[in-house]
Amino acid sequence: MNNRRRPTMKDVAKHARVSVSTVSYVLNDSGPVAPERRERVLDAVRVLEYSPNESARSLKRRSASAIGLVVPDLTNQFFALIAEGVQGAAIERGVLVVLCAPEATPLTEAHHAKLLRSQRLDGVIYLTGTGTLPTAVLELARSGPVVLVDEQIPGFDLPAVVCDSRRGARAVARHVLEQGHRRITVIGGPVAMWTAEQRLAGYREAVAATGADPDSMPVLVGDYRQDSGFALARRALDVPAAHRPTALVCANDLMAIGALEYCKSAGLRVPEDVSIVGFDDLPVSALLTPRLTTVRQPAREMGAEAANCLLDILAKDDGNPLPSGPAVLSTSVEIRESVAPPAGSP
Amino acid sequence: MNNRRRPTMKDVAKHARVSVSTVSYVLNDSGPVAPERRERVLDAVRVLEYSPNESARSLKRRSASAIGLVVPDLTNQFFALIAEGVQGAAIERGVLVVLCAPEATPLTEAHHAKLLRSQRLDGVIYLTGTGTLPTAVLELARSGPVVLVDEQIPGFDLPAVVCDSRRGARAVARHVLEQGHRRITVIGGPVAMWTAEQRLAGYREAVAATGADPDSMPVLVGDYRQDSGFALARRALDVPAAHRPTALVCANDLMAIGALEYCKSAGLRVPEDVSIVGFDDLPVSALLTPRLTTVRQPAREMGAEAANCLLDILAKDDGNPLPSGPAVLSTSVEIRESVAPPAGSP
DNA sequence: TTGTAAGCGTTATCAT
DNA sequence: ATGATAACGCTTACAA
Repeated sequence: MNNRRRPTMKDVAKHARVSVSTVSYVLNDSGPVAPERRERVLDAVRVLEYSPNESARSLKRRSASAIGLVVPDLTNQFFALIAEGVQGAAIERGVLVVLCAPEATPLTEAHHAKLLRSQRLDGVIYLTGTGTLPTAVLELARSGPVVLVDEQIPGFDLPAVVCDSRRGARAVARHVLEQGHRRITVIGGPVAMWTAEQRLAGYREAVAATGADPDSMPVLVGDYRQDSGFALARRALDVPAAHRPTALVCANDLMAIGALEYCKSAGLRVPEDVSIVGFDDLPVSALLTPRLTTVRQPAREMGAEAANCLLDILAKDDGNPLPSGPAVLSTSVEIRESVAPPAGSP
Repeated sequence: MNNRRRPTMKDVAKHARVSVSTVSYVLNDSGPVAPERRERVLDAVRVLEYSPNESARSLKRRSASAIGLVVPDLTNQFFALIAEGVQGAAIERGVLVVLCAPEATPLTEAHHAKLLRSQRLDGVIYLTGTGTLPTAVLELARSGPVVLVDEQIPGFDLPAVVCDSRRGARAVARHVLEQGHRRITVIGGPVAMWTAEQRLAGYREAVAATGADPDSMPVLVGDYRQDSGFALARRALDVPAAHRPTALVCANDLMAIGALEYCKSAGLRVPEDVSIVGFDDLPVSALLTPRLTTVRQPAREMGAEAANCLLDILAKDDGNPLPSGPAVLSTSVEIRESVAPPAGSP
């Protein structure tokens, strides 16, 4: 039914009885136009419901006005929040955000590199999430601007937006120690990941600050996923009560949730028998019973910051990343009811 | 540093000592090419890391190979799952998904209409979520193909992918009734929404099937958001115990979660004092204590289905929606521990 | 102030 | 089997 060809600038020009360049001048105000003719043009635009063909524009100006957002798992609210932040900031600047959720597609890095090279995407915002090989990311960065979120690749200064994980980790660990906990087990993230390393360092700093030896604190290595939290909680807690840690410090909320689940299934009470803390402050963490003590990361802001960072790079008279260090946003500890003094303390 | 112009087809042609048309023939195999020259071309492509400029392609073929995904709230896992489904199906067919998260941007409908008209988007997948005015959507649909997900606009047959909400609602209500509950209060969704209406109808059918009068079942109208679940649970439950409903049937999980929260805050035990059921089967619902009895909607599949539906419409030698009814996927009830017989039953 | 015309990088139609 | 060449719809010198 609706088979009318979409109007082009030529149509507008004809309707307004001016030349195409005049139309262009009006639309971008990139040239002088007599007020009366400008009106005619705007009228024609309205009447024909004209809006300029973006493919043609892109072709001309050699940029797609679109950026890619690579996110490993949208159902993870931390990522969803970042995505919203990215989207908001980008739309504000007239740039579209293309969703790239690898999921089960291993072809991704190459795929995105191609998207960059074919100028469908001007740049990419990359959330590595539960771990991508740094080499893949670096490879991708060869094809166009890439901004990392919540991750860094030491040695190569790709622009990145991160949180002060270390400070947050130190703070939350200090809190646990202040409650009197001494037998603490850490459930850490993948060793290859920068955030995991930072958080672990923070935990250890807090222990060191008490005069104790950080090496005496057991660290189990997880993968930031809920399942590994469950499995490692079992490993940590399924021992004689006398040796059992009184607190489990998890490097993210998902693993903390897994740990909580294990405790439930094993009949351990939280926080009476064991305290659990997380990291991220996912919205869901507030819904759990007991509520999780955790570290808040300003996810949405990180997304917005990343988008702006990328767009600035793109705006910079078509250039390369400015060699400034990563933008660092700060974290804050959210203390909730899942940390209590260890059993047997006064 | 990386200031080399991206290679064009011309460069490839020169490098391979053939004409541009030959290159094009090879790349799309749209013409006969001698095997030996084809090799030369492919080599050149590899060497130069050429990949065709998509803006130029789009311009030529008058399609963007991109669709929009309008989603009200990504942190809602139901939507996140749908988004993943859409993305997966689209990428499979070589189409990009542009994320459009209205958030606080009221300019959206007009904005998307423009994106369609300017051919940045070939079509749009629309999740109305917690309620958009049907008129806005219809207005949008004037500018290009639109597929609705989890919503329908009665009277206008926009293509849509929905679930059999009514059946699911009937089933879950039947389950509650079978447990012996008789004082049931419904916390429904926004009356303007099709899903809300369907679910309510399902609940009432189940009641009617027992021989009781559906009108005797109180219905409170919420907005599908957690807060309204909390507020309405208070309204339903903050009455003398003798009149208090023994079960709260919520039209979605978010409101059920809100209701659960209220119960906690009010010291009511779930499911001993009051049973709560939801609708959606969000991943988070499985983490709650007690776990929520709910109705599973195949969210990811719905997303994929919607994407395929839209892409089929677009493929149809550039046409209009086929006037078939909406695709209907089915729901299934997930029974979990938040439903128990009412207090005082044998 | 306005219009003409030359690209932007492809694809597709035509000769060769 | 191959190669000119004319669109596609827009921007932007350059002319008028």
